[in-house]
Amino acid sequence: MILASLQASEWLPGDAIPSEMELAARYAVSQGTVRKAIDELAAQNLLVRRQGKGTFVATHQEEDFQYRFLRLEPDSGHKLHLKSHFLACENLKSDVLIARLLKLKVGDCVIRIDRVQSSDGRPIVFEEIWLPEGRFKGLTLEALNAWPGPMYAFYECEYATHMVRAEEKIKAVLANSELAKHLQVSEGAALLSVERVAFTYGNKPVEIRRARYDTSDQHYDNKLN
Amino acid sequence: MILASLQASEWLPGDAIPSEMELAARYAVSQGTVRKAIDELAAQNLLVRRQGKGTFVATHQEEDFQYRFLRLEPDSGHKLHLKSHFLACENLKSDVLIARLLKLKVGDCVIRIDRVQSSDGRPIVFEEIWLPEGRFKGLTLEALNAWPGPMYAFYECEYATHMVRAEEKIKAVLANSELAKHLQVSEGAALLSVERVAFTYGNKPVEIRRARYDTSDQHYDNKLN
DNA sequence: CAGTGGTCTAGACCACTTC
DNA sequence: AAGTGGTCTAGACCACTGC
Repeated sequence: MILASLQASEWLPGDAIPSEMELAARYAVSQGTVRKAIDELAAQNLLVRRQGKGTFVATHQEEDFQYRFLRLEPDSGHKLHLKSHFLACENLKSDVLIARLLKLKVGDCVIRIDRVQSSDGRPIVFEEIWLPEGRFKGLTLEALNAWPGPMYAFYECEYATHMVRAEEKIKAVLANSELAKHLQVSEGAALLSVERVAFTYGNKPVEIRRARYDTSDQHYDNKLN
Repeated sequence: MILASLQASEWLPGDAIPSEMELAARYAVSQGTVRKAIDELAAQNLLVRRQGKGTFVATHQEEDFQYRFLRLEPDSGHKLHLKSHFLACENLKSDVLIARLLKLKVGDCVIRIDRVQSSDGRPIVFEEIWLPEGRFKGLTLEALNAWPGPMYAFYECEYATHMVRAEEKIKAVLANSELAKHLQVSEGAALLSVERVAFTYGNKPVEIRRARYDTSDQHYDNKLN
């Protein structure tokens, strides 16, 4: 029931949800039961508990959630700071592949965005992004380039779309001439290909992203449990 | 306290631990407290709950835990079935890099293993593995090639070493002549490099693994939450 | 000091497994 | 039927936050 309220935007990202006692009264269960439910949602990063303050809806606008889905880090171990530069933002008709991943019909309108991310002026990431036009109406290149923070915070603020999880398929590929140009590497250099599908509440896919990382001085970091 | 017992091998992988009531009596706490502790360890995949049966120490010998740390899967979506072929197993002195990762002293004895894993006779993975000689005394190439299952099950059965988690750093690299030969790809092909440190109880690193995957027909699959 | 989440208790009843 | 984990309750007390 809490999840349904989140999905229905009854509480927005960053908001505090009602206290455990209030929820217990509302659903006519005990505090312990509410607690367990919240624990599970917090374990999935949908809620954030803060002792003494309350329980909050997770948001990509928060410091600690800012680059939650970015696994790239410098080999040196320092923190990566990337600067975005958007190259293109255009509307087009969805092909079979994108339609299937976004659960649209072939020919439905989608928005396609290109961007490069750089660290210290050196390009590290080239991305192609597909969004369903229905949910992201009126998105422009200017708006994207004017936005200072992470993209998922932009989606939240401008399009009330909060990403809850993502799936990535990773491969090694060779740079073609276009990628070589964007990432300032030689043709035939090895690049990391990361194809991501990102989901909002209710397992709804709302973003496809194909990224190419230059991993000469950084790596994709993964923890296995 | 339960974690300490696991670390001390009081209960071995695959064993049932005492029931919640027994543990409650042993530690002089209530069943609910034991339950919460077990829940946390189960969330970390250290224990496995089975309703009606009991709670068990996780083991890589179990079906579902067999390839817990292998994220590679065919693009087709089917299940990958890999066959191991060990090429080498030799003792040598640890260099600076390996010593640091395994928390040994430079010059301490380590075991270095090479293997190739194939799917349908086609080589997919080439791995170099380093183990601390102290914990894996007497390991031979013959023993490795005679073992039918996954390596982490081998470590458990033969060396009482259970892996609980791992960290991987992933890059894209180009095949040199040696890799090209082992993986039957051309020199200069793009390969996925996966460098793993695997840990037993108590955050103790006990295996370094540098793998190269041919990702032409398979990919590294990752879920982000 | 009031309100929040964090931990713990003792006990009820349910669902699944085994004999 | 006995024993296991699974869910839930009602209430106690603690730790942290903000006024």
